Formats: sequence, structure tokens, C-alpha cells
Amino acid sequence: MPEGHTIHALADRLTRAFGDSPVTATSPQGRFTADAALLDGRVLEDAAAAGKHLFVDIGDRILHVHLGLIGTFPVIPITDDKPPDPVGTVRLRLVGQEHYADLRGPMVCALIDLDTREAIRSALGPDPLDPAADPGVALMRIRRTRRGIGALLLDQAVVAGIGNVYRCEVLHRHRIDPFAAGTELTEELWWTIWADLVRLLPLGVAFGQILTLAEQVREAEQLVADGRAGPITRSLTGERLGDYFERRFATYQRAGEPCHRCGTILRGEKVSGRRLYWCPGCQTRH
DNA sequence: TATATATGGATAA
DNA sequence: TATCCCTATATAA
Repeated sequence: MPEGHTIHALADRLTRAFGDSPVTATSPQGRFTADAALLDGRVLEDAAAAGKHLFVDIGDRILHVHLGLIGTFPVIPITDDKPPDPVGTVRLRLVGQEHYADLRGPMVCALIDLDTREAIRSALGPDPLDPAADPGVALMRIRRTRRGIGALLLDQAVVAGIGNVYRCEVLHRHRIDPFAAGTELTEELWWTIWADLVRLLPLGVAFGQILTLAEQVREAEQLVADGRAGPITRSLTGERLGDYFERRFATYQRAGEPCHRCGTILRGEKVSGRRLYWCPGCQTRH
């Protein structure tokens, strides 16, 4: 269930649950046994996200995790004196003093060196959750291709961390035709998209769910302003206590239903392998 | 039991 | 564009 906000929140949870203390590392599933042994007993120094990539410094090793489409990495408090037996297919289990974390179904789980991490990072476009990100890099890459903006937003070399939900929803929020060519996207419109992503993604981190409907965004921002965001919906460790907001979107998985803005029937079609949801009635901006 | 689907992405053709 | 990988869950048969 991961777009960039999920990985950034996960990095934060791992750091808070295990930071600066030793962890035991095992591979109950058996596919990561030898590498887990290299991490076992070492200190987890830091966990950080870049787009949808997670990097965890353990001892002098770097653990690289990418959850892909189906991966999960819940960090859970230890309630008895030791963690329960693993349930399902656990590639990697980390255990600290008060928490344990089970990694299931990752697309990538590997130990890498500094150069590899740098290569992965440098291949990514700007990440809206990175305060140092340069959105101009994305604009350059958008303006030199005729590929549609809908496809470009999913390209991690253009923008890092955006997935299928955010791309569909942000295009609808600004009435943008997903098939508008990158070459014809105005600079002003790109700044609008970027600013909106910088606004939306942190709400996704704070609430543990993607919020894009105007009224939900407004309420979420008010809760943040009141200092009530974050632990509302999830414990420190990401244990799911239920979503604070009802799960609702303007376009995502609403093909065949009417657009709440103009009434046109929404469409959902595979575009370059992923299902794109959009409103042909009001998403006409180029 | 089998199949479809999922907030992703690499690789083959 | 098609196929494959990773896993869990929902729905169909």
C-alpha cells in the first residue's frame, strides 16, 4: 500500500522504535538468512526514505528496501516478554527492546554499498517530501517529452514518491487532462502541481492515509494546526488503529461513477500498464 | 480451489 | 506492450 508518504512515515517509525540501539535480525522465511546474520546484533543508526526507497543504516551496512506494490513493514510494540511467532511470509524480522518489525513481500530487500545508494538516489526526480528538492529538475524532464503528464507523474525519474492514487487525484484537483503532452505543460501549471504535492504528501505522512478531497484536506490541515495530527490514527509504530478519515477519492477506483464536480462518468483505463482514473468532462486543462 | 486485484517496477520482446 | 516477481485478500466457481 505504499506511495512515498508511506515510506517516509515508515522510516520515521523505524528510527523512533529502534534508533541508536542494537537489533536482532532474522529471516523467518529463509530468503534473507545470510544477510540478516550480517545485521544481527548491530546498532540501527538511522532509517531514511528517498521517494519510495527505504535505506536503513545498521552497523556499517546499508539495508535497501522497496515495498513494491504489495510489501508491508509494520513496526509493532512487544506486549509480552517476547515477539510472537511470525505470521505469514516474513522476509526479515527486526527485534529491539520494545518493538519488532516484520517485512513481508518486498520488491527489494538487499544490503548495498554507499555508491549503490547514491546511484539510486541520483536516478530519482525531486521528492515533494524532501525540503531540499528542486522541482525545476522535474520541469525540465517534463518539458522535453511528448509523453502524457499522467504517465510522467508516475515516472520516479521525474517526481519521486508519487503513485497511482496521488497522480490521479492531483490531476483531477487541477482539472488537468492526463494525456496532455509534457511539452505543452506550462511552467505555471507545473508549479501548481508541485505546490499541491508539497501540501498533500505531508498530510499523508501525518495521518497514514492519502487525503485529496478538498474538505478532508481542509480538516486535516486544521488538525495539524491544532497539534492533533499523527498519533490520531496510528501509534508511534504504525500499528493501525483505523483511519481517522473515511477512505474517499475523487477519481481513484471510481470508474463508471459520476464526477462529483461535473457529473460526467469517470473513466478508468490501463495506460502504460497502470489503471488511470480521470474525468473526461472537467479534466481538460493543458 | 481458482482467479482477480492491489497505492510498483524491472525486463524481455 | 506483455510478462514476471513479491504477498495477502476478496470474490467467483
